[in-house]
Amino acid sequence: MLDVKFIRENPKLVRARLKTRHSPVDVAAILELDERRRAAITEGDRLKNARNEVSKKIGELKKAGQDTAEIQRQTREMGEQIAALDAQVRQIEDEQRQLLLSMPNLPHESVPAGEDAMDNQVVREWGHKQTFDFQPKDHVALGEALGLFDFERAARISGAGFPLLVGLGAKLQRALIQFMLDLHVARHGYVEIAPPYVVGTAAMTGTGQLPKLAADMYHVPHDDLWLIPTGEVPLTNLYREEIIRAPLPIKLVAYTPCFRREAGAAGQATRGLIRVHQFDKVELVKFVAPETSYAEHEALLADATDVLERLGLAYRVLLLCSGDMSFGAAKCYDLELWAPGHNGWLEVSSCSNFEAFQARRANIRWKNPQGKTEFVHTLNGSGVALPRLVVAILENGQQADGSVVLPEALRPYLGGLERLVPKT
RNA sequence: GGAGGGAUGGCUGAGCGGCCUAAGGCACCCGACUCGAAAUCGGGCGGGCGUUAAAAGCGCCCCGUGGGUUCAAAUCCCACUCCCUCCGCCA
Repeated sequence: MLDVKFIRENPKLVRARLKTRHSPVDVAAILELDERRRAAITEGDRLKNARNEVSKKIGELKKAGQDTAEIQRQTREMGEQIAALDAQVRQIEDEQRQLLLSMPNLPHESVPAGEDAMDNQVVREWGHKQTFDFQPKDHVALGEALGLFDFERAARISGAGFPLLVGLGAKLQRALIQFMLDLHVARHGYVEIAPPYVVGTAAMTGTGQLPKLAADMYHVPHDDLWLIPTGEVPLTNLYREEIIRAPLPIKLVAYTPCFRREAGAAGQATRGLIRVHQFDKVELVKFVAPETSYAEHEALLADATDVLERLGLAYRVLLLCSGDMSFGAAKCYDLELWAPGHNGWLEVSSCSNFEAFQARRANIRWKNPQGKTEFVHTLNGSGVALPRLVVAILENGQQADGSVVLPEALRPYLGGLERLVPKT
């Protein structure tokens, strides 16, 4: 959510920056409402002040034993006017808040203007793409031969698009989770959190999933709760409605499952693990001082890429253009792994700086060194998402005989196992 | 699921229609004392909105949330939410 005051003072800038995003925003309507809001508040405050004065006098007169019936009648009328104005203010504020909640964040000046994914910039590539002297298989073929998944039975249980890992497939995923958590805690200084996976409407609104993305999420109507689409939601909401007293930055990491309806994704490449309704993820979230947020953003990116480098997987970093960024982001990098079986790149992480966008919605503040209360900046990034990481490990490590050589860094988490071998 | 108790400022805790512009204590900040510190003493110490170019100042609002009664509500009434204790069920 943007600051109305900022919009009021910089309407041209806001219009220009938002033009490069895909949300049509009626800046004029917001400003007009703001005008009316402030007029009603000023008038209401004036009346309230008058009433307070009179009420005080009534108390004094009564104590002196005088008759106050007439003056009370007049004050009563004043009270009705005040109530009407208050109702008007509330209604205007509701309307204004709705508009503001559906307004995306302003892109940072370092973000290229652009329409869609075609306009994203490749910032850098790391590692070399694996080559083979045989025709590489995709993860579905590899996983089936190795007995790692069972999509058919998963569909019988939950319908299409839910993963089911078996044996070493399940263990491989668990090893990766542990490897990533250990890395972020021990080397990168994050505090590990095990949060709720189901959250209330206020939490979803705080991080910006609601109201816009309601149709993309699983909802439990009986309790009015939502299944989290990302660990970002419970982690960022950890400090909702708080003035943080602990020193910044605060760095949190959590493993969580994520649930997404993928309502609009039909027809896309949906085979196997690449796009599923439920997946696991290790998520990084930071609460930082505003002046440091772009430096912290780069550090966050480095924490995420460290995972990939330690696993020896080729990746590239994309700087998203204004039109391809998620709703709340001011700046965002995507990390993509090379997947030779698909002969393409797979997104495994988004590292975003939200500036004060989420903090303002969720009311997360701190006291800066000058003693002033202000909104923090929030950042988050996947560190990283699991299914596609598994895909990349399988496809990159595959051998001519159908076995898969595992990354060295992972072996301690698999009891020293060096490769996965097809069942005979 | 059943029964009871509670929600006041960063924490603790008084207040139960107008003197609440919310006492006292703790924590924190500044100053004095001190070679320095502790102790002690003095002062400061919530948030939001409006007004303003901005600040100061001034005004309005906030005692879990939302309504109501009243000239006037932390205080009275209603509803809701959350927390705690006990019982039941249960990983």
